Amino acid sequence: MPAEFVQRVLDVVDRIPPGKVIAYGDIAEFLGEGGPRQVGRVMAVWGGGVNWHRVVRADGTPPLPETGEALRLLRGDRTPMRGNRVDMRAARWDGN
DNA sequence: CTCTTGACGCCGG
DNA sequence: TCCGGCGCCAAGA
Repeated sequence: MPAEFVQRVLDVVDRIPPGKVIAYGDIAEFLGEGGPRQVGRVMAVWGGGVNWHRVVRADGTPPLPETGEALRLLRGDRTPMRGNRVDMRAARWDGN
């Protein structure tokens, strides 16, 4: 896992504004390299220091859905939700 | 080298 | 909506 790729992923996550989210695959597309699973791996291993709860699945399901921790943090951000999933149409961050 | 495992994603049924 | 199936690809065993 190139440390450089890890940095680029974490940089993007750092820029996600409160109330917005981005999907794993979107990050890969935005960077123009890697794929959703690689981004997922980065978050799993090195995501501890950033706003990991703002990185969700393409269908709006938050990470570690079992714990409910992400749900709590997302609500704190006033992220548009549809039940326990993020309303992607309203909350998807384009990168700017 | 092969096989299994995921903080994934898309397409039917 | 909820599943199952399949593609994907880096790590670890």
